[in-house]
Amino acid sequence: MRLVERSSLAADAVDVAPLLLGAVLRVTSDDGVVAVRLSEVEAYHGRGTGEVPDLASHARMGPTQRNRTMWGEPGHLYVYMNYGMHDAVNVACSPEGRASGVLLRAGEIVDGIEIVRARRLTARRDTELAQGPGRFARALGLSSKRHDGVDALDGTQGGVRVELFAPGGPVGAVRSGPRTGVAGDEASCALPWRFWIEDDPTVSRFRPGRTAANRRPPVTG
DNA sequence: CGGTCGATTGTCT
DNA sequence: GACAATCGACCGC
Repeated sequence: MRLVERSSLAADAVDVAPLLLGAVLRVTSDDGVVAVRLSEVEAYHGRGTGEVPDLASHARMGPTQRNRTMWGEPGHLYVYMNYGMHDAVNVACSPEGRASGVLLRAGEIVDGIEIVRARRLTARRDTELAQGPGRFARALGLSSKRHDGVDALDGTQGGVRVELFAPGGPVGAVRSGPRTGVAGDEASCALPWRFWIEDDPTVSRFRPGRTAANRRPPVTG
C-alpha cells in the first residue's frame, strides 16, 4: 500500500472526492490498528473556491477558529463536532490559503473489526459500523478535541498515528448525487457533490436536511 | 429493515 | 440565542 500523494490533494475537493473512494484510512492507537476503506464521501468548498458560494460549508464565511484546518496544508484532517455529540472527519484539500475538503461519510472496516465492534456496540450489523460520518469517526476513534489538524499522510497527534493509502485495486462504479443532510433550496444545496461506490452495502442512506421550515415547531404552553 | 422523534454543545450571528 | 455536513432509541412490520 502506498500513501496518497499530498500534491494530489492540493486540488478542488470536488475533483479529489471521487478519487478517494476505495482509499484506506488507517488509524493506530493504544487500542490497536483500525482501517476503513472509503465507500462514500462528500465535497465542500470554502469561500472563494468554485463559481458559486457553498452555503452548506463551515468555511463559507472564510477562515474561523473552527475551520482553520481547511485553510491549511492539504492532507490534514479537519475533525469537527456536530449536533453537540457526533464528530465528523474531512480531508483538507486545495493549496494552503484556500479551502475545500472531503467529508468521509462511510466505509468498510478492513482491519481491526473486533476493536470497532467494541466501540460501536449499537451497530445492528457490520455494514453499519462506519456507515455515516459520526459512526465513521467513532469507528476510527477520531475526535474533534484531540485529532483536528492531524496529518493524514502519516501524522501523529493525540495518541494516534494516521495514514491514508491510495486505492489498492479496482473500485466499483462511482455514483454521485446531492449531499446528505444539507438543508435549503439554494443551488449550492443541490449540487451532486456526494460520491459513493455503487452497490456498496456500507454506503449510508440518503437523508434530506432538516430546516426551520420542515422541522416540527417547539411545543408551547 | 425502515420511519419518526429528540438529544446536546460548540460556534457564529 | 438559533441551529447544525447526525445518530440511536423506540416502535411497527
